[in-house]
Amino acid sequence: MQHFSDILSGLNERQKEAVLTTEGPLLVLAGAGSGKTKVIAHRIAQIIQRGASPKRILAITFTNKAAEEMKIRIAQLLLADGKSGSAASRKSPSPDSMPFVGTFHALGVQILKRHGSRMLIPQNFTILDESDTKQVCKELGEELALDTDTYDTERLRASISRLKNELISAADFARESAQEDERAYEAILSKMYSAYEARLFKTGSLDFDDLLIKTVFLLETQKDVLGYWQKQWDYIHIDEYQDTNKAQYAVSLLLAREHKNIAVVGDIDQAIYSWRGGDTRNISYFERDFPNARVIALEDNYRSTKIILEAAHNVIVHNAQRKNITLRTKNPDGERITIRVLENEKKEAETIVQDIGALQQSGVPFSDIAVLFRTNAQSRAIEEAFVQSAVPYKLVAGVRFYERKEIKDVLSYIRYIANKKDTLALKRIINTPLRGIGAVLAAKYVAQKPLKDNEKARIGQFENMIKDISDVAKTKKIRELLKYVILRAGFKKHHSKTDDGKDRIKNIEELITVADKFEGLTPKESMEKFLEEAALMSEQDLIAQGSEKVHLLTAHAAKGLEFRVVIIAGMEEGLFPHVLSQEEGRTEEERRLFYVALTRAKEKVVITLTTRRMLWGELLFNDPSRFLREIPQHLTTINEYKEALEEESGETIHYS
DNA sequence: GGCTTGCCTGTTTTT
DNA sequence: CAGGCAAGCC
Ligand SMILES: Nc1ncnc2c1ncn2[C@@H]1O[C@H](COP(=O)(O)OP(=O)(O)OP(=O)(O)O)[C@@H](O)[C@H]1O
Repeated sequence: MQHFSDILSGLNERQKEAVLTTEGPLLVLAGAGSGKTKVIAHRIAQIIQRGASPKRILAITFTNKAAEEMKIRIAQLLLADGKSGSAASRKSPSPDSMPFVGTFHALGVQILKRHGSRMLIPQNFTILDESDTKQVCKELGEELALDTDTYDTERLRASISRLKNELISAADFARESAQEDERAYEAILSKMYSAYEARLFKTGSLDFDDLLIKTVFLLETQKDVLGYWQKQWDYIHIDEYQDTNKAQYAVSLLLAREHKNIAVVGDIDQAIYSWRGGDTRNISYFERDFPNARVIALEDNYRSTKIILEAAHNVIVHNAQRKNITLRTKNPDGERITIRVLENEKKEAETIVQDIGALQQSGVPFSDIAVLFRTNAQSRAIEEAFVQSAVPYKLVAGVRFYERKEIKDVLSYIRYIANKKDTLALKRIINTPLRGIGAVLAAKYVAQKPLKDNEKARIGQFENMIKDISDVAKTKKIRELLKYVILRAGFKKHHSKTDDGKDRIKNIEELITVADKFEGLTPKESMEKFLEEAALMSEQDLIAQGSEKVHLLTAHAAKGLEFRVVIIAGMEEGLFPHVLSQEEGRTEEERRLFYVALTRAKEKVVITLTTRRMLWGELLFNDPSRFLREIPQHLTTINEYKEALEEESGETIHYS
């Protein structure tokens, strides 16, 4: 037993109990910063230490970034314990010696790649992102001749996603809505859903929801497949359990119900994804389906100061639908929370950057500081201030890297090479860069209609190019393949024409850097893995590890992370809580989001808000967020902008 | 077929 | 205010 010591040292009694409870169901419910994620990492290391094969361990995280972190932590623990002799580093170790650590979506990809053919899902399926699915719905809206004034294809798309999250298939829904008047929304939705599924099938594509729902259907209908995966993993772990949805719950139940070695950890107060199907009732379902589950509460917070924790506590207790939990800390009281009221978003941004400058002077590295906000749109003003004052920063949101136009264009070539049924990608690349194949001819070609001679010539050139690229793909890995695509399709020239072309080329070059990671694989594998990563990448993946940069991110994207100093910007009514979430239940989720934001901080919280803010060229006069009144006054220091107010009113009188 | 212009509309969070 | 999109011009 002695060799467990390293893995168990540095854990409190409850944490040790959770780590050592490896057989049977385990539910860890505990507040922010209490070491839930740490427990999972140590538990896995401990199981491996005890002699289990890493391959038989499954761990589900909320993001890919969290998965990478988890792998590193496990590897370091094992190394510290002196069992595995290979070199330690921040790099994740080889897959064979490591458990499967990934998101539910990544798990779905793995299962569907292996056994999806049972459900007529090709091995080389394309994963559609949200903009792809929007495009599909738009096209289908036109093809089905829906009256777009009455039927918003975007709303239909959202409805389809909601149905999928509820595990309702197109066939199920068609049955359910059969009685409806054919003009009723349900009837149109049903028609759309079926057409959508047919289109995805025809193009060999799956959307994000499919990665979960098709996995559930596969495991439910194919006994031997279920058996295969049940036997694959003897120990199952799930982090951030409060935000799992119905399909994810089903997957975990299916995989765990035989051996019942399943450990889930979560915090109901941190449930912030209900709009995506996240359902905290999964915790009660867990207790129902695993009635003998050991339940462990962790009550010590190791992250934050007493003041931060007390503030967060006083905020969250305003939620009516909530069970109280204990969370205490031995950390010092720490500094009061600073609340700064600024004149407008520009001043807010400047103040934030000034504060950060002062913090750095006093010895806080930039990388220990994060600026959190409710909406991505807020980042623009803040970014400008960073650029102005040359403080290094990393925006962990905004236009996701792989969704940038120039990136998606290049990516679509690879997608099409990998899956020739992917007509969405085909339509995108056929005339990008421009090569004289307009919408009309493209549609004709995709529909395989006969072409005129001059049309054939243009299409022939395109086909030759695709053939050349396909040939290269057979022998060269993704990195070289990308370079070839860029060359052969003429992207450099294409981008040299526009103003922001330099930035775009820079982004494309970054894409090639990403591809470096897959050099160790065969050409085919490297292409597949690359596409998978591109489709499943999470925002947190953009976090600049080890670099001296302030991180700018939404409160949602900060889930699970921690920083010495957290600055929360835009703490105003209408923004936080957001104007679109002000109905009853949804304000509670906004409050939880604020709770998450506060509890990311180890040492210091600064909250900023403005009295006026520009939104779409209109001046808004927002009140301070209701959540601020919930923080006891003795925990805060308020900085109003008195002089600024006076100046401003003087100006107003003078000039208008 | 490709490009420009000007209108319009939509306001949140993301695997 | 910005991005998307249709109409209209070259
Ligand atoms: N027993 C312990 N002793 C010292 N530090 C600990 C202990 N347990 C956890 N920590 C530290 O506390 C911090 C929070 O841990 P962790 O991220 O695992 O918490 P969590 O419960 O998953 O948090 P959250 O739910 O807020 O994301 C980490 O820095 C971790 O190293």
